[in-house]
Amino acid sequence: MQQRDTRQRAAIKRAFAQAQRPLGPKEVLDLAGAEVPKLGIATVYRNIKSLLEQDELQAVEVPGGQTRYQIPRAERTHLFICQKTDRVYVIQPKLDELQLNLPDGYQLQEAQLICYGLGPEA
Amino acid sequence: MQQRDTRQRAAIKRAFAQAQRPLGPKEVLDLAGAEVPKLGIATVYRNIKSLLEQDELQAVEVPGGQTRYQIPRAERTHLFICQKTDRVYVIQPKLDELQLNLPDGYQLQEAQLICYGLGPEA
DNA sequence: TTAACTGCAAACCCTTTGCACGGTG
DNA sequence: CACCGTGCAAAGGGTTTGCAGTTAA
Repeated sequence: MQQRDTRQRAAIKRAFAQAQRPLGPKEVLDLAGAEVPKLGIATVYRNIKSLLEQDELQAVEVPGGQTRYQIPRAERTHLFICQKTDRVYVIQPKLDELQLNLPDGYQLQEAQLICYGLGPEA
Repeated sequence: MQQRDTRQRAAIKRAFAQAQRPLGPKEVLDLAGAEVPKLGIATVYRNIKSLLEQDELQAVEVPGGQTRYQIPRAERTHLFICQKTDRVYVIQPKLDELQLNLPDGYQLQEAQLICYGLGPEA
């Protein structure tokens, strides 16, 4: 599945490369759309999908919000969600000696911390 | 805004009272629908909404999934999500000495832990 | 009786898909 | 020139709303 190098795809990749945080489809449309005027939301979704399949992007799921996407990170992504702007940021808490107290019958695979408050762009 | 005591509303409240975990609208429809055969999904949504407004229910937002609802809890709700059944459970980890390492410019309001693995009903 | 509630279907929002046109290689 | 990718519009899934009929009080 070869990929063609279109203006749209380039602008979308640039948006992710320049953003310092995970982006939702609409945010991508706004950022990339500034460079490619008639960019359609369907194109954004299709490019995100193909970038995901090629591991050039990674999904970042958010409680009660649309899925965001980012350039892949090795470690699990812990989040800080701005309650004012709704923007999502990645943080790196120390979860090492976390006491989970899971009841019997629960088998842990992984844990993620989600923080809420005001972010740097609030 | 007085509330009438309908079979539908009673069955929906019963579903939440009996469930040991947060429920999504479809789960409520299945549980309450067993008692009230022609129960419609719109009725479930409307009752959830009015129960939320009366603080008889609380929303539980989940990453990349539909919002679940539960009878309100005083403490912040930390979650365990079963990767097999998609069911959501409430857990009570010790987050006391958690080191957040938030960068400057971030103002923390609250933190929530979300665990993934296999739950008791998997 | 009568106003609130329900069920059905249509409306909405976000995401995906179909199709004809346009642009890359 | 052959196709893939794009834009537009329609189709899908989950949630909300409009409306006429039903039911609690």
